[in-house]
Amino acid sequence: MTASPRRILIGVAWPYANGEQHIGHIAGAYLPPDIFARFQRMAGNDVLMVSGSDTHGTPVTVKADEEGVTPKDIVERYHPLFIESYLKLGLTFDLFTHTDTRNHWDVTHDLFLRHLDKGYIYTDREQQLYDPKADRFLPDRYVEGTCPRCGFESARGDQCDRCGAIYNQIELGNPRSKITGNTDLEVRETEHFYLDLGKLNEPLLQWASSGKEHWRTTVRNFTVAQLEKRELRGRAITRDISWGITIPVAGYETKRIYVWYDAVIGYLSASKEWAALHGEPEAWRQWWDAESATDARAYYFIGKDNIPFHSIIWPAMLIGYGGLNLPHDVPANEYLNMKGRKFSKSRGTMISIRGVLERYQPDAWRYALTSMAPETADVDFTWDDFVERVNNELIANWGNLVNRTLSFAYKRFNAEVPVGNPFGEAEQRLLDGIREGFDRVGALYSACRFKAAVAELNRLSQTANQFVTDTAPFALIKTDPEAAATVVRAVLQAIAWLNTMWAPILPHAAQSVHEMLGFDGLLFGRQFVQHVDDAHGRHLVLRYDHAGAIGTWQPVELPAGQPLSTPQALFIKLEPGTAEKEAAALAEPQPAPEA
RNA sequence: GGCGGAGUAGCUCAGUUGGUCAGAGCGGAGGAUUCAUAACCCUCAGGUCGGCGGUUCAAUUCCGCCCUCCGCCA
Repeated sequence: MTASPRRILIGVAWPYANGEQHIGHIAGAYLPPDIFARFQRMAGNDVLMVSGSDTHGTPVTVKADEEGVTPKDIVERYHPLFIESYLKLGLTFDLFTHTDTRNHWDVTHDLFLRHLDKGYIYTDREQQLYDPKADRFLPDRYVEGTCPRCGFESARGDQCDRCGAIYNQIELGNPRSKITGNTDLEVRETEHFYLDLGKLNEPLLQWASSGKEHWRTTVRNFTVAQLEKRELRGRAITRDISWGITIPVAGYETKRIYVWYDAVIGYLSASKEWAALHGEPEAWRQWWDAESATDARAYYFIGKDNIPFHSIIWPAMLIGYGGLNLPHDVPANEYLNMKGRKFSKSRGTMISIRGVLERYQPDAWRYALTSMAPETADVDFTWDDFVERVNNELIANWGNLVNRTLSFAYKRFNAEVPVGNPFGEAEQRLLDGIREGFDRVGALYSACRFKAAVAELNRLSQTANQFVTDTAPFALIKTDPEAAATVVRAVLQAIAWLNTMWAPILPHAAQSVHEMLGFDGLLFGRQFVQHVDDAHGRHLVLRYDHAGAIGTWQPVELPAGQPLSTPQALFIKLEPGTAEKEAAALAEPQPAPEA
């Protein structure tokens, strides 16, 4: 369906390495890009999907302080857990790395110096609270005091949790350090670097104002509205902290680059790391170089809280740097919640992806989380909903079609694709309808409309189920075996095509069906984990090797007479009471967070 | 407070130029059937399309105001 291979860069939000990911994270930003990547690869395009753990986020530091360990300890605890989950769920990152690598530091320094050199970074001074006891400046998360508006006494450094007021930390009444408890704080002047977003407002607006019709309305309208106000201002990109990337300018040894500046750079640095690991250090240019990679497209899959960073700030940084491709699309999702609020360990509504993958099939989650994906609005997750979608939709429709047809063919037609007569009108009508799916479903995948793709696939699968019921080969075989054989061959052919179309969402089941139909080879490549050493130390990465994958987005002919493999159920039906059991387990008091 | 998004049958959602747009899947009710993981197939949904006004021959779909939820910013 595609004329020539196109380069598709897929950037996936960088998770803070300060805790486990829940199914809301997966539904929102991690599963959709994998479905997209698998589809694009099948369509013959060259995909580079990258992400990694964000090691420098404030939440990592906070977590480390709470436990009295180093931020690095926290990173080394959670980063491997992310990889473990992605491996099980089948997320085919070409590279999932993290930001505490020599490569990432180098790339970040490169951008910083280029921005500085081109006048997009300037320095300025500001007043900030200083704790003499700790001998350090206090970031907002480390200060509390009295809200200057409502008088709430436990107001945070930058915002009041009671009245929602936002202010500067030096406006707090009776400020105290959350590190030492010290209330004898000083206001000191500190110098920082700022990214001059104001200078980039016009070029950004020009970019965002045209050719963005395919963007989701929330992303497009939000972005354009922000830019049309022409109020972008300088934004500090350094902090008085010790955990983070150093500033590549002499005289600022006690400061670090603030996380929001370096995290998005991960898309570029990870691409470069991938290229190096791949043995072609310059290969990243095929997706990034604005001059040579003119047909390349960059997609960024994120949650809605991340929109401004990907539709404004990162593009600004890219424009400021020059010569690199800007985002083609930012298909941001809303949130998958529980009981109207975010998943929360303390509220007993934490459902970690790692936990559920120990109890249920990955494809069950891939199906459920796609069909309930929060593409246009927040969605509430319930265990009842999960069980119903898996049992009554996935298994009842697609799973049952495969099972009833393959087991019938296996038992009654000598375990091979029966020959029968040439297809009649009914068979042709069925197959014509299924074949159209390659265009219809393909268009939906291309447009990142995965929920709609599921609906269309269910509809197509149902037409095949209807066909089986209407033609009743199980009855026909008693009176007209040849006619029954014809019907079964047609349905098996339909299954082969449908399987191809389901594959991006259900890769594990797809491989099974592929083999049960008697085909050889792997539809997709393989994931693997490795340790990488650099001047910064050693880090764990998740990779994907597409070599040898034979899955293609086209209706492949199923040869009559092809031997079938022993059919087996694709999906494990969830037992009655599953939802109740899980809901009850959640309601239990949660054990203390693991140390 | 400003900006953006969302508010459609019990649940999850489609509805892209205003007039067969009041729909699908699941749940529920009835029927048929037995090849299939009690699955599949057929029939049944009278929901003020968040609320109130306005434009129009006609609005879920256009405009204004209001309410609720979410995100970003202040």
